[in-house]
Amino acid sequence: MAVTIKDVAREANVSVASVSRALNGHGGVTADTLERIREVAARLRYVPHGAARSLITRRTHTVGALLPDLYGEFFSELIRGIDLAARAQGLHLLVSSSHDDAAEAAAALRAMQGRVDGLLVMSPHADAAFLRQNLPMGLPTVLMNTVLDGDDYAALSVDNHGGVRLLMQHLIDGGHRRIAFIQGPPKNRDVAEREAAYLQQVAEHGLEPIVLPGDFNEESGYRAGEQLLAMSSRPDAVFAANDMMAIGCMAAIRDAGLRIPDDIAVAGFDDVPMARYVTPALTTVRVSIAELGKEALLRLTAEIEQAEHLPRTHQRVDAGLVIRQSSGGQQVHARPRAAGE
Amino acid sequence: MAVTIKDVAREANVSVASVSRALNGHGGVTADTLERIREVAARLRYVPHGAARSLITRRTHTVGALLPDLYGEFFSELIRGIDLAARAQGLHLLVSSSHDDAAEAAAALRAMQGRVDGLLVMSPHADAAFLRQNLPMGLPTVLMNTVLDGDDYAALSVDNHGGVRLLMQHLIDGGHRRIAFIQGPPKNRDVAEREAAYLQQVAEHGLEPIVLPGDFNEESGYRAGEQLLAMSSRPDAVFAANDMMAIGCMAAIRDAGLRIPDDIAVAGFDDVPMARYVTPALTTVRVSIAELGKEALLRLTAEIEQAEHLPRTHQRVDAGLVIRQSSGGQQVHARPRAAGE
DNA sequence: AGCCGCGATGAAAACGTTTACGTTGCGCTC
DNA sequence: GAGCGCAACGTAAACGTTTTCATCGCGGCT
Repeated sequence: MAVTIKDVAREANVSVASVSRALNGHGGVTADTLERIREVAARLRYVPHGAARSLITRRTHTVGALLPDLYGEFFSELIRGIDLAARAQGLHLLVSSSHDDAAEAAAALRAMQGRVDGLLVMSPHADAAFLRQNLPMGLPTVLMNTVLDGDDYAALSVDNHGGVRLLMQHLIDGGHRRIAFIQGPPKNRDVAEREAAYLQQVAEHGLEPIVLPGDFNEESGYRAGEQLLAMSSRPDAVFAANDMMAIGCMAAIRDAGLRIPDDIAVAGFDDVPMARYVTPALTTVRVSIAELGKEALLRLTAEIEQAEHLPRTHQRVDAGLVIRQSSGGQQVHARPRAAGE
Repeated sequence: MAVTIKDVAREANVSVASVSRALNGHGGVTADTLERIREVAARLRYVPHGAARSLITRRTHTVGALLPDLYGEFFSELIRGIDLAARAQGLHLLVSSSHDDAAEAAAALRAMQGRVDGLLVMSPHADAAFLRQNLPMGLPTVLMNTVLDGDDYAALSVDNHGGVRLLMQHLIDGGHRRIAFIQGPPKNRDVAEREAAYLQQVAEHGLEPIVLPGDFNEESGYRAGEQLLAMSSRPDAVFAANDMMAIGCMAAIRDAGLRIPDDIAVAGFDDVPMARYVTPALTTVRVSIAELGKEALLRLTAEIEQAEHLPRTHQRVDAGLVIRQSSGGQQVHARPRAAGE
């Protein structure tokens, strides 16, 4: 059995209250007894019981993160950004992921009750109704890249529209006219935004939209590439909804004996680390996932600190263009991303 | 204020005990009252308070993971493996990372007390003395890739020795004789094991050891490559202690106008996803990090289940050879790793 | 009819903390 | 030297559960 505050109190000949005061630095103990209590606590290796403490203080110093998955660089970066910011605030991180269906996500949500001070949510199941139903009321929550109708919760998401605009402008400036788009999984909000932005750009410049199906995996990019090569009037550029599909598409183009970017330019979205290592290096839209996580956590802690509810802002994190050779950008030697980036 | 079990009891005209019994399915309630309690609980959106519950049940259904960092594919995969296995066992995951010094790691360790049922530890600061000092006694703990003297804790680590042996054998079979080794960060246990295995293999085959410094980053691999090319009698193969350095080294060789693998063969260690996308694709040692995490968690839950301590086994997870073009392996089209892998 | 057993229920203790409040003892001041 | 204030410390309540134990009511047995 673990050693409790009572054991320390008995051993130091004081009450539990004094032990608590001493160890938490609340004052009200003489320097002499403080020293004695400290000594006993260290000797007994006393460590306060987190659950008991947070039961009375109503603070867990922990935030929960509800994610759809953990696979791939996106989530890796997201968690890292969240964790870094959380650590800076002295918070712990309780992750919950891979809930396949809404019921499982609901269970995960409910299990968070009493274990976290706030919640970061990114989930395909998380519409406003779902959250209202399953979220313990009064728990500060921030949504990441998640659709919301109504402004019940604060939300952050990446500026897909701005990113696509930059990229399309770059391709058009490069003289490309027949620009194809490879879609992602249908219910994905980011995909929908990117496609809408693509269509808008195409329309604004009087171009013809060419849309191919995809599912975010490399293979679907390869298949899309094959379809695209078989078209009667071949596109001279491809924009894939994410980098992995762009890489798959590049493989298809290369396998067909065509050159990138001379015959067809290729671009992606995300700037996964791999993008700069493929040949030719991939032009893409850079969205700092880690920063998204960090900003979300900062927003959450702000909400936790304030007793009063803050206005439910919907904040966007910027996306930037990263030009590499796959779209005819100048040759640059691949450089590792700095650790803090 | 959140709704508690008392609110449900009052609303349903029963005692809190009955609510607890009903909601936990302990029986001892008539079907009638059970239904009534369920209805009230749902209507009030009652969710039991985790801290309060685990205070009395002494179970948190959470495991903690103490990691040195979260950056890069290694930790991403590790966390994913742990999370997947944890979820299968109905456990949550509390991660704590990036503790720069021992004091911070100690604080993190102590903060886990009362919030987790067991601990997964991978930390450079975690020697046996450190753990004995800071770990709340009686908390089941499993070490991952962490040096231990004495057998106080169960441990898992990757079979660096076996992996290196396979790789060296492959290079030697390919006719390579002057095989250089690029080191990693000095205090890293994996690095030490890989280097020791390299030296042993070199000695066994009567070859000359060639060791260059490195720090696991791509840049250090590039520098090592430059050094290696400047040597009077050039090596005909390089084995880097991890993939990123191997990739950096390949860049240096390519920049010098030499061909891989014809002039110099290159191999790495880890099989990061990127390894199959670089050109030429990188021969490497595959260690399933996710599996390491999974096995560690399984071992931990076993320890949690058993009241009695299990024997402190030191378990190895296998490493396998992945032959690609950088060592003269046959050309294979890069295929995405299956999601479950 | 009285008793026994049993299933349903409630009262209360327990988990390990923090903290409001009460008590003690001491050194001042008048 | 009595009263007062204040610092140090202890007592006990509180947090929200689970669980043990006692109580109650009721049907079946002798």
